[in-house]
Amino acid sequence: MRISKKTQYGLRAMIHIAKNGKKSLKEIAKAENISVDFLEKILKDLQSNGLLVSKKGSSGGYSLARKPEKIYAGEIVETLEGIVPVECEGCQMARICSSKNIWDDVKDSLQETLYSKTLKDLIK
Amino acid sequence: MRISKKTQYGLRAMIHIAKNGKKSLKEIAKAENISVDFLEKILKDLQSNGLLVSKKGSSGGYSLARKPEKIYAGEIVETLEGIVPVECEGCQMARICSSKNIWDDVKDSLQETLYSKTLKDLIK
DNA sequence: CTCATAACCGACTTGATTAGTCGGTTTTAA
DNA sequence: TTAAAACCGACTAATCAAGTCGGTTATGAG
Repeated sequence: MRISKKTQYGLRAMIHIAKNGKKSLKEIAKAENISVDFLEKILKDLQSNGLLVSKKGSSGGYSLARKPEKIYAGEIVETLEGIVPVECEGCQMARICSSKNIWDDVKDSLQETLYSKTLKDLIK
Repeated sequence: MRISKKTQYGLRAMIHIAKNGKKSLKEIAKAENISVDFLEKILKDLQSNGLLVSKKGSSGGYSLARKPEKIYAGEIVETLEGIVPVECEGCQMARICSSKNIWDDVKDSLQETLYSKTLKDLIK
């Protein structure tokens, strides 16, 4: 049960942009001490999943696709690594499986926690 | 955010023993359709962490170290893969980090969910 | 117009972790 | 005494996480 660096970096980058407005990849990478090349892929993911908008060329950069109070931590985690802890689809035993319940509970509580916080909550 | 096969198998094995009493490795592996060799290591882990007791020789096998109502799902997960989602120890920024809070929340809700269910709850 | 800047894109590498295998040893009770 | 069972350590294959690299495309400032 651990959160990948990718997700950790992604959240930090989103928070950085929420706090400072439009920023370039380089600026974010430097401020947050993250590898530029790695962060690039992360920001691309966030962009193609509708959490960031990007602008090419000089004076370009990344900015939030929505207001901070409309972006949920859960969306970031879901984009960068997913929240489903156990894949029961396809398992024949799923109907009668005694352990399925608890994995469903874990998923629910994870969702609950991650969707109860927006970027606005986090930058305070 | 996913639960390893090791943990999934471990929980299923614990449930199997809770339902059926003392069982041998082979019996559990067959009933739960898990590789014998892999399950062996899992049961060893559960034994050395005080969740199972084992008996060698003929008519040996594994049984619960405590009553099912005294064994928490969280103990099983903690033994087989750990619950801490993000390691902030050693990070210089931890004091002022805006994202630390949410990872703490995730950890708390995970603990809450996993320690609110005992094996007894699960076998019903 | 052009050029520096910045995002886009795909392929590749490296190391760690997961999931599993295998061969042999020790203990126990029927 | 012997079959059944747990114990033990080393090994392997596949997958994934994390990071690197080289080049392409778009854009606005000068």
